Parts: sequence; C-alpha cells; structure tokens
Amino acid sequence: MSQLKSLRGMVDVLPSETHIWQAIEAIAYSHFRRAGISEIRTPILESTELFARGIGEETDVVGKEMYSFLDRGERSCTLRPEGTASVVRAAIENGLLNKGAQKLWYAGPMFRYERPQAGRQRQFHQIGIEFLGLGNSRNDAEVIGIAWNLLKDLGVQGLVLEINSLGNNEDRKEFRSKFVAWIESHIEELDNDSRKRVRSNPLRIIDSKDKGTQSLLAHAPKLKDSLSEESKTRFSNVQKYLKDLDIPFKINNNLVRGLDYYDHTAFEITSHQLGAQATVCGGGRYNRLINQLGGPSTPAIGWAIGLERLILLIKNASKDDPKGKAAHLIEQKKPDIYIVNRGNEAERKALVLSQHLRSAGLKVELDYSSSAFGKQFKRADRSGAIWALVLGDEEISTGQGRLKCLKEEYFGDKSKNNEKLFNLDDLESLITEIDQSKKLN
RNA sequence: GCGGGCGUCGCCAAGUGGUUAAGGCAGCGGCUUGUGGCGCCGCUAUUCGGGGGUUCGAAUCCCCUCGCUCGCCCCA
Repeated sequence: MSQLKSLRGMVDVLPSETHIWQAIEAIAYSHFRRAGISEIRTPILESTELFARGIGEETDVVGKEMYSFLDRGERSCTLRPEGTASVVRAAIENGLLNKGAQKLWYAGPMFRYERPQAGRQRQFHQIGIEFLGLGNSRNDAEVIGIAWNLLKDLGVQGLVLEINSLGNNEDRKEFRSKFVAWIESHIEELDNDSRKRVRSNPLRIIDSKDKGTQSLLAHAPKLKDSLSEESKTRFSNVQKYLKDLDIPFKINNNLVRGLDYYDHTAFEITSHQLGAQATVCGGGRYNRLINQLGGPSTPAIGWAIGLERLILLIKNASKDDPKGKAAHLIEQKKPDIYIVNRGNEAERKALVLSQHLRSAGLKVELDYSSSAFGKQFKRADRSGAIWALVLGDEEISTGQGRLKCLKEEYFGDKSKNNEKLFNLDDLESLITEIDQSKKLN
C-alpha cells in the first residue's frame, strides 16, 4: 500500500506556518480597509473561455499552464490561474460598474500547471487589488503605493520596483508592425523561444533573457518611441506622483509582462533573494479588458502579490534582523499559562479553570497527561509559558492553587521560591497578577 | 515541457555489495509516585521514496516510476 500524497505542486500549509499567513493577511486587510478597498470573493472555478478571452489565447498562462477539464455537463472549466479576469467578470455580471468606481481586493489560491521550483507551485496563493473605473494616473501611483507600503510594513527588505509604459492599443499596434517588420529580417539571429513568438506574441520578445536576442534588440525599434504624446505624458505623470510618494522606482523599458490585457503602466516588484522566480508583486493598468469581456468601456488597474514568495522574503528578513517586523510576524505566540495538574479532583478543577482563564483573554495550555509533576513542569517550561499554574491533591484540599513564574528574567532564579498561592474560588486577583506580567513580555 | 542534483526514523544525518542499518535533536518512560530549564539510564527504522531486476547476499549495482530541488521557460 503506497502512502497517499498530495498532488505534485500542491502544498500543505502546516500549523507551524499558518500563523505567519494569518499575520500577513491581518496586516494586508488593515491596509485595504484604510484605503477604502472592499473584499470580493469569486469562485475558484470558472469557464475556460473567461481566461482564454481575458488573459489572451497566445499567452503561456492560457496556452500551456491552465488546469482545465470537462465537467459532467461537458463544459470546459478551469481552475483560475489569476484573479483579475474573475473579478472583472463578477463586476460586470453583478452590475457593480453601474455603481461608480470599485476598489476591490481578493485573496486565495490560484492554479497553474507548471514544473514546481523555488517560489513556484501549482497551487499558490495571491492577494491582490483591482481598481475598476479609475483611469487617472494618480490612481496608478496610489495602487503601486499600496503594494509598496504593505511590503514595507511587513518588514521585507531589498525590494526593487520596476515600471514601464506599454502605451495604449494604437501605440502598440504601430510599434508591433514596425517591430515585426524589423525582427523578421533578423529572424535567424533570434533564440528559439523568441522565434516562435514573432507571429504569436512579438512583444514578449522584448523581455527575452537570451543574451544574443538582447544585444540584437539594441538596434530594434523601441516601444517607447512609438508612444503617443498622451501616453508619454501619462507615464511621466505616474513617475511624478511616485516621487511625491517617496517610492523609489526604476524604469525598465523591457518590462512587458505575460498577460495580454495590460495597457500603459506595467510594473513589478522583485527581489534578488527569490532566485529565478524574482517577482513578488506584479500588475498594471488594463483599460480594455472590461470592455473586451463584455462590460462597458472602463479603465482599471491592479496588482497581485504571491504569498508563498512573500513568506520566503519575510523569513529572510527575519534572519537578517531578528528584532525586526518580519521576525515579529514569524514568532509563534507562547501561552501565558501552562496548567500543571494531577489527580481526579484537581484535573476536573483544572479543566474548569482553563476555560475561565481563556474567557478572560489569556492563552492557556492544559496538560492532559496526568503524568508526574516533574514531567509536566518540563513541558510547561518548553511551552514558553511565563506562568505555571499548579493544581494537585494538596491544592484541592487547601483550596489554594499555586502560581509559579517560570521566567527567571522576570522573577529571579529558580532557587528562590517564586510561587504564590491564590484562592481557587477567586480568580480575579490571579488574572490581575497575570495580566501585569504580560506587560513585561 | 526540457536539462542538472538529490531521496536512509518527526528533523539533521553516517553508511557506497556481506551476519543485529551509527550518531545527534525532538518524543515517550525512569532516576525524582509534588515542582522545570542541567545530568544520567532506557525505549522509539524487520528497513533505507515506490516497483521490478542482477546476486548466495543490495540502503549500496541496473531498469522503471514517484517526489523534492536547482536552472531553462513562465509568472505571483
């Protein structure tokens, strides 16, 4: 009998990690709330056509990375590879766009059928925002700023923001015909991947990592030279606003991104710490997408952060600075009290006490083992609790429980008798005592 | 999808054809039937990712397969 395993590239998030996810989510939600961004939850499964039409038939994501299958009604379904298409579909379908601009966020799993490697899984998680109906270039800076400030607040170090302008649709059409004409006359100098893209998706040739292709491109027509005056102004405004916000950025004219729906501003936030999968946040403006999916012509911009990659960065930052924000996020919350208990009556009382103390807001671990006091103290110590609360036959007969401090940095070393008695029927003073100690922690 | 590396207990590992598969950490029990952080003692892999094969004999060699990992591609 072979061991049952999760599917390739599908990863369990275990209890030793989930608190990190929760901490990140809590901080992100707080940023969104303060920016007036509301949550939207859309299905994980959508019709294949949504992504094919939204992301673009010729993209890699649609062409070779989708988790698609036929359901029992022979409909082609796809596990969402990204969030934007679903959000746009939901906004159109539910008439949200008739209610003015929509500032939305989402979080959840995404699926791409790829070979797993560092920072890349088949099921991964994104948290993202989409601003629908907001076409001003100030919105571009605001949206980028939200990502930048969130990452900063999470204590992540060494990030680089790169931006580019892809112009509008006409700009790109003009560029494409110039570029294709030029590149076709140099086709034998291109790398294999780029050669295939000349017809299907020529813009992607620009960000090829192939050295030969890159040096060839030095002589090719440039996208930025095809931008209209309006597009150029828009792009320089975005830069101006980013400077106002003190957000450092680099212009990368080769940044085109792999999804077809982007217009004007495209951006990525990367870290060299992530190896080959360097992008932790990617996004851009998509002014045509809503119309293309059947909605009213509506400008929009958004981004997504990859949570697994973000967590890699937070762990790195925590190593570099064990006292910093990132380290704080990673830290497991220790119990306030560990209840050492033994004997029938004492164990009954301990159960009741644990509930009362938890109701009072304390984090309480109850020892279930009935094993020797020595063993229980050892576990109490390992749990990291500040206090041990001791209940045995003796305490039951006297009606006085014992509260013992386990942290010598607070209450002197072990040889001193750092135990206090408390009345088992009066928990008020006990709780007060413990609450005070938490201020020391 | 393509190329390189790897896969021995929950974790870190030694072992590269020969009778019982080191060790450390963690866990559990004891020394100490009521007091922790130290110490000592004991227990914890019929089995080396899985399946086949070669051999008197395989964790060690061969084939297949699964998974992880690094790079390509792509993206978060």
